[in-house]
Amino acid sequence: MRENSAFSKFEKSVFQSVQKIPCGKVSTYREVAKAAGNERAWRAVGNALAKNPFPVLVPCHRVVRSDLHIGNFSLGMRMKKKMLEGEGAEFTGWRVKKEFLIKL
DNA sequence: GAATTGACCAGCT
DNA sequence: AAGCTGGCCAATT
Repeated sequence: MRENSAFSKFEKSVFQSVQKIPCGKVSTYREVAKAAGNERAWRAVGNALAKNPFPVLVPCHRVVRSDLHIGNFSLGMRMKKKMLEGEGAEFTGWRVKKEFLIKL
């Protein structure tokens, strides 16, 4: 990588879509993928968030799996869960309550 | 340009 | 209920 902040169209769409998620709510990788333009690209979405060049601008902790499972997180799932709880979301074990799920 | 990777998903056992 | 398999997409090597 030589250029600074040079991301593909899809990646940018992913980041922007994640930014749209309001506080206290969560969304699924699939919804983000759909908002990004490819509903079948949830895989690439996870990859993009894994890179997450802008953790401050992109609240990746608000994205969970389709099964409502919390999924993974760079800093650990415990951290992710705590952050979401701090925003007002509630959990059932490692699962997010579906009432906190939103559509983009 | 082929092969590998990854914060996934749906289905089957 | 929990674990494994195959399949999907984009980025990276």
